[in-house]
Amino acid sequence: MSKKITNREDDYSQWYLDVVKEAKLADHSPVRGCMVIRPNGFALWENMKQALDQMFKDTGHENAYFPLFIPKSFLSKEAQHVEGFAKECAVVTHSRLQSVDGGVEVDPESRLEEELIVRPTSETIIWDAYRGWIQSYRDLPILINQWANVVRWEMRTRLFLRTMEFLWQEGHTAHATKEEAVEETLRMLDVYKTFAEEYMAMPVLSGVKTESERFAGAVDTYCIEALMQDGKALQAGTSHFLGQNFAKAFDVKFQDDDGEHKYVWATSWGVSTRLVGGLIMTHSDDHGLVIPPKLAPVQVVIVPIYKNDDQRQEVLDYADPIYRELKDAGIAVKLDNRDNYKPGWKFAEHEARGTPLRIAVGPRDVKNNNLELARRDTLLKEIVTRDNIAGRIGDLLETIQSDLLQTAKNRRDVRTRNVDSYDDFLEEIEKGGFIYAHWDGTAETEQKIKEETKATIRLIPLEDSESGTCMVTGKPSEKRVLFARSY
RNA sequence: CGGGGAGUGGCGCAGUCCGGUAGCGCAUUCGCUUUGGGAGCGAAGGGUCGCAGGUUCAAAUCCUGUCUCCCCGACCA
Repeated sequence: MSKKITNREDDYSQWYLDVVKEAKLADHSPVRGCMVIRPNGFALWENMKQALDQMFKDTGHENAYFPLFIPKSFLSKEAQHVEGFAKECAVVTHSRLQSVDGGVEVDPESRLEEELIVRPTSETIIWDAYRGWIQSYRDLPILINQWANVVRWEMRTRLFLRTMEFLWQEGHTAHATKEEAVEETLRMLDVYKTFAEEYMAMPVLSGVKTESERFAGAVDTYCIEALMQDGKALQAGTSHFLGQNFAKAFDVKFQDDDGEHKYVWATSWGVSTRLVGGLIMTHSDDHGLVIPPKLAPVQVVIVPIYKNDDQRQEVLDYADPIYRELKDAGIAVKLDNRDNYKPGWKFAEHEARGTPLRIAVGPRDVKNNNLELARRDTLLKEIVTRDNIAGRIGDLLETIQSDLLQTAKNRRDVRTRNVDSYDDFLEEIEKGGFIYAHWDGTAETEQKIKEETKATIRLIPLEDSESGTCMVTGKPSEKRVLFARSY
């Protein structure tokens, strides 16, 4: 069984690709680094999107949409920002094609006066708009989110984890005070953490990035980091305190209640389709995808088992009310009554697709008023009575959801440890996982560690820990920081 | 962008060294038998061998270029 999926320990990269393929989440596109998100993958993203969107609205945000194209001149207004993105921008230079024997070519006459950049992120075009929207402190705060696609011309891509075009949301807020903006930055970081843990069942650590890992143009970049099954870290979301950098670059001022003209304070925050990659690598196994119930496009599949047409009818008559009962209870249930596949085939397929719970019903169950429940996460099967099935399934889905989080947490905690000497660090980092160690706070030391071990500082925790001395230089260190090799 | 590997029906592969009628398994369609963990038999359909040039009487096979994917590095969410 599961012949089509490479085992994780044999080849983790191939396993990941096999899972994406067998779960029909996405295909490679004819364009390098881009992907076709298939209905299965998109339904998963839509569920994530829906939950996040509600959380954004519950914290006072509104959705809006800004253009795909950004005038080239906008990107040069914030020096740090342009430095961060210049090397990975798609540039539109012409507006027309013309026919030429059997094909088309760019019409050289159509060169644009000002070239357009396909957004790698939207700070610049949004802050250009905000300038016109903000005059008084009464216009603040502005709390806007956008669901969009962005393009970053990446060298090396992987489905969902890093694609040249990806889908995401980007929040962009404007505030009258620094305190308020910092508060917003941390609020949204917390929203991400809550979403990752409660919906994705993916435990995350949160903290602040070092200067070298910071978003170009930000004063501080906060992040959530998850640990994948292969021991590598994945940055799953970021929230930036932008200070007044963009307000100054785009001249966005407001008149405060004291009559003074002041620059606006800003934040931005985002998560992307990369989360799908994180979800896959957090829960899935050698049989395929595992999706937590809260995000599963199909939560329960019912597979009928029969030997002939009479039995088929009998079993379907038994299964149908179960289907309706679950549906009425608000459970995303699917009755797989396809006659051209055998039950075993269906079992394997739904496992590859990550459906959290499978119900099998056959003549034996009809006779005994039973059904067989099989959990995708544990692969355990049990025979239960058909009575109160909706209540039982609802409870079980909740159990699966919390078990997945607990399992992922345990897996992470086992691979998270403190290390005090650089010799130990060199040895430990080879084993993967998270390592808390002391660091002297300098970019030089950080760079040295990165060059020698390929590990980076994933985050500086927000809460205090014991002080100590840097494992490399022996200089004083205020607290431990989190190291890992990462995606 | 540098190094390595690969691209042949929908999927996985053989054939390439040594040029000579494009094959196998799975999948698909039809029929019969089957159905509690990826069913069996029979028949049928489907490929200008990634793409573009070149060499040759003849190219999947040799040469040049190019695109895409995988692995390793540098860069990044």
